[in-house]
Amino acid sequence: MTEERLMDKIIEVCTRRGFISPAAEIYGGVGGFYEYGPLGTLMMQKIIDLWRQIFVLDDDRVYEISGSVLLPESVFQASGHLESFDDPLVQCKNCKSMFRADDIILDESSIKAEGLPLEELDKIIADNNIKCQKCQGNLDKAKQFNLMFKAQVGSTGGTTAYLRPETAQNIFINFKRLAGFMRNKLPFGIAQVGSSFRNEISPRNFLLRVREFQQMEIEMFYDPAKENEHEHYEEIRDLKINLVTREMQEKGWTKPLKISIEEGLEKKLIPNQYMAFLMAMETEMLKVLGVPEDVFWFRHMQDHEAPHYSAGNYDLEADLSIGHMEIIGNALRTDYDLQKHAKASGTSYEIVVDDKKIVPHVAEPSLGVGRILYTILEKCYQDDGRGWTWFKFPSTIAPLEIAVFPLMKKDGLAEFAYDLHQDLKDAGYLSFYDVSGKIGKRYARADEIGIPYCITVDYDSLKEGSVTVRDRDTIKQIRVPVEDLEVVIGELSEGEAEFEEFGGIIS
RNA sequence: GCAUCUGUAGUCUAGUGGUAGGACUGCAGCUUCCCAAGCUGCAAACCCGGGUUCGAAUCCCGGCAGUUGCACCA
Repeated sequence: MTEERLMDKIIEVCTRRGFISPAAEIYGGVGGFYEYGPLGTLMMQKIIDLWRQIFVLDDDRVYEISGSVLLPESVFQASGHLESFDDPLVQCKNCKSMFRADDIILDESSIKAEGLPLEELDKIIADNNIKCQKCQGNLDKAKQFNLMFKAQVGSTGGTTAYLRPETAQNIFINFKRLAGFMRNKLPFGIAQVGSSFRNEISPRNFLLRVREFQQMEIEMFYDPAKENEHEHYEEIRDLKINLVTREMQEKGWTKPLKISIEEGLEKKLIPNQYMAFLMAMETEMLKVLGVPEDVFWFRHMQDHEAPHYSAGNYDLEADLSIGHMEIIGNALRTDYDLQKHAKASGTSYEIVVDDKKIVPHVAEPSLGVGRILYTILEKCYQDDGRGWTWFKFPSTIAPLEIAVFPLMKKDGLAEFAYDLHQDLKDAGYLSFYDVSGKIGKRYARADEIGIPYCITVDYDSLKEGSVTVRDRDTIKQIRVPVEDLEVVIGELSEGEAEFEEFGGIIS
């Protein structure tokens, strides 16, 4: 008997309990598209809120925008996406295997064919008698496979547009206005959350490889001459991060290097303070979200792995049940995009710094909300013989924070509990009220979706005005006066107090 | 995309060429009980489209979706 995969168990709970389900399910579904249900949406909002707090609201020099999802072809012509997201593929007529045309040409004839038009690729293949690498069969004509979704704008289809493959381009094409808003003073950052689309050849692994996904991106613009004058450097210099250097990758690594930001910069393992800042903040963010520090690291990507616009990528990878997975991409985009758009559009993207005109450089953290959410789900999933599975979500990410139950329906317990539930909602908690079934079943239901605290109203509540609070992680209970409840739950949720501090454990 | 295996209520599953049973979940009621699975009742399914056949959920073909392997992958 084969052990059921962790991912399958998580998919099962997610679909059954209203986290995430396949899109257009009743019509058979579409590969690579998922829809977030009530609980999934609450979690997604919490991830976005935390990111916004850390990366945007806490920094006076960062503002958030919301750009258009559909953009004209000219944008992607300039950005390089049309070229580098548009791979020429050839198929073997015999065994139907697919190859990238330029790759197979390079392999078989050492001719560098990247970026050549289809006819030329066909000609090189014919001239050099290149055959299928698997079965030596004849190759069909090269075809374009575009990773971008194409659309026609206008009733007569006059303008070709594409769904954005990353949110970043909105920021680059609005740079002049945004720089004006920031009064043309560096450094500054522009953030954006939203959907991006990539027509992946084979979407797989649930939320990890999809065709529509939410990204949280920031373009941090700075003067490259001042790349080590980050405003908040002092606050992060002593923080430690996990790093996998290129040297480690060549030698074969088993454990990432744990290193302080300061040491990483001194040893030139981290390129500059702007990248260091991103690494530090992302590490903190994931820890708050319930992902243990020892299951993720930053890997300095090899040259050939980095995107076309990047002069160096330090991607955050997590150790998941299916293997190592990129969760966050951190790119040094230099002035690549601004230069491209300035040139293509004829707009000046220069900013005056110390009486010199420069085009700023960019450090970009690109966070995939779905991938982060899946990582949290996997790392919080518990199957420890309790009789049911549960999620050990911290309150910061738990879709619902409190459940309120009357021990029984009668004798006014239900009314008491319902009023308490309303009060907690008014106080800002995501509270859930449930009367149906036995109390044990309700605890199990709450555990399964990771509600941290269950409050039960019993007969003593009516007499003394106190309730029991059950801790999901330990199944222990304490008795708390109703008037203290908001404070107690608040301190517990913030991790400011231990459970036992508020009263004796009830057996 | 290629190959492979797979597709029965919300979930897990039984099943035969004559249109489906079970368990759990859910809902209502009983019970009044502090860790799901006490009792009664109800609701709920053969992925879609063709074909073969008197008749198909069962056989065949195609599609869709998923698994695994390969390829691809910001």
